Amino acid sequence: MKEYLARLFEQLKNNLNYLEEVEISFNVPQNSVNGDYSTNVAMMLAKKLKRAPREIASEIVENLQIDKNILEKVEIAGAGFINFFFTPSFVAGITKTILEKGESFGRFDTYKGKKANVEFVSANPTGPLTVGHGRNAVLGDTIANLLEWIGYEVDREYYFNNAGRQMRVLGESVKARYLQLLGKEIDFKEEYYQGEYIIDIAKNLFEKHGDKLIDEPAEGIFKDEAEKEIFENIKNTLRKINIEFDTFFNEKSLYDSGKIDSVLKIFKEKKLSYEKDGATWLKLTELGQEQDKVIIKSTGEPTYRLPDIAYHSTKFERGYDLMVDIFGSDHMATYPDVLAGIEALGFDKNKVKVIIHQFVTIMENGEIIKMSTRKANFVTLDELIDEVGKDVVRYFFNMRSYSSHMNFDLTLAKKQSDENPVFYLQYAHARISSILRTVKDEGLQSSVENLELLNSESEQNLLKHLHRFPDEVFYAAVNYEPHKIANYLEQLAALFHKFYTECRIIGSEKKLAEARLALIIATQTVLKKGLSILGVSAPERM
RNA sequence: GCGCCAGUAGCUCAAUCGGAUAGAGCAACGGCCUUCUAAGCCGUAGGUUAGUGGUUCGAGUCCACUCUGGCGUACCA
Repeated sequence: MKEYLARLFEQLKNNLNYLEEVEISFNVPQNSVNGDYSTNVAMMLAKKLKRAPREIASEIVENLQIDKNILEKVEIAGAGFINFFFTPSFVAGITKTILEKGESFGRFDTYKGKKANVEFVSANPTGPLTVGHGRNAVLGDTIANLLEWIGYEVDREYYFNNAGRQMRVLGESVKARYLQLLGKEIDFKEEYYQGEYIIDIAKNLFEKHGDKLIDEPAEGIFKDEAEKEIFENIKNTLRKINIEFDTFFNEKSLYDSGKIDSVLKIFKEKKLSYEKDGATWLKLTELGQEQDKVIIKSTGEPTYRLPDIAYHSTKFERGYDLMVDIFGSDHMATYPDVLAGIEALGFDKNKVKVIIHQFVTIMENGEIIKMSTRKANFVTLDELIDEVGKDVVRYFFNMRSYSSHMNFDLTLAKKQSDENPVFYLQYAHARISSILRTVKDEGLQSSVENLELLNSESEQNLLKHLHRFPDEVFYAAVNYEPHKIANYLEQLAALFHKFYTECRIIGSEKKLAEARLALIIATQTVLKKGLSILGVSAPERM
């Protein structure tokens, strides 16, 4: 429909030159009395042309070469909107398009041949993933799905650091627990990781090695074993919600490959770094930032900035056209420095898109739980998945805009998981499957021969909404907004349920039944594909 | 103090980058199953979009200030 309108206006530009002046866009009005699509060009032009918007609108409408079989009427309304109403038979024809395109309906090859990298989760292996990581994980994976839908070849990447202070403390924590198991009196310091899982790791070590490890350094087998077990645990958790990474990128490799040194050298050559108080500083003030920052501490250890910059430069060198970083809002302050560093190295920082999502607040029994991995008062993602299931988790994190804070009432989620809107969507899908099963026994088959019979209000509304699916996918993808898909699907399910209540298939006149069957097959296709973008399953029965 | 994100129905959140009468779900109340799945449908009620000004044909959306909450503001990551 939109394409038709766009073509219509393209022709019109020959007659009305002033249309070249503005970008013509078509929107779906909130209220259907204002048409299927609407444009505000007349109002946009009013100021430039110094003419009344309604006058411009009527001039445009008079000059449109309208095909009466496609457009039923064109109206001028309100302050100067031009509203378009399509004919029911044209709308019904959409079914055919969807069935013909099938699985590829809604897919684009706009970015075919382009490579994208989506980096997400990237939690260091110091403990199990929390519910907070869950939002990051689901958001990242779904954005990756969306990018694939518009043609990108996507790599999912997990960046981690298994060196440094955090990991040292982790090793010490495990060793302390191990010594406690051997009956030693140990001061279990406050800075240690307090979680139960540390004890489990220590127990495993004890079972395998007895007391032989008593003189081993904390940074040796204790740290290594902890890292291994925790990483296994993290991967298992992610697998449960269908997330698989293509690459696990170890920060350490940046040192081994000499990447850190070479970046450092470039900064020195470009005179963007200097020594002060025994540390090496990066001249961020020359790169448009507020203040200079330390990249190598006086101890000789780099801060996170240097490896992060080096890491991102490898992404450019690996040939990505688009790099998406998914961070929680606690990383807010880090990325401008990194982007400035990248730019200083001569890379185009516009190819990096940073998505900062807001935090998840967990409520349990009316109380807010403050999360900290070290203090171990977190709720693990694993527990949540076991409690409410994969689909609920994926849907829940996908249904809200990433920029809004999220409240998760655990008590409610556990008790009332039936109320989750995800079931509403899945139910629509299962209902269609059920009809198809029943119809099969009756020997009825779908047909696109008499689609014009789909002219009732609920059929037409369903059809129009189905038609918007590709637009929604594209919009959601280029804006990195998975929640648009969730909203779209909820509306689609609502329109289907309404159709289901008002229009019967079995018992209807044969031609009508056949056309309606085609319609619900198209609906099911879109539901299924939409759910697959979100990573939610589409059950045949419920 | 400064920076970023937010503040919308009792609760959780939408609102197609400034569009028309601000919408869903949950919770509340009232209807609809001898016919394809009632995890559904229909209806009622619920709002000065935190506040005050401004910009214009038009503001929940943009600007300024104020209030409230979250996250930052490291030689932690």
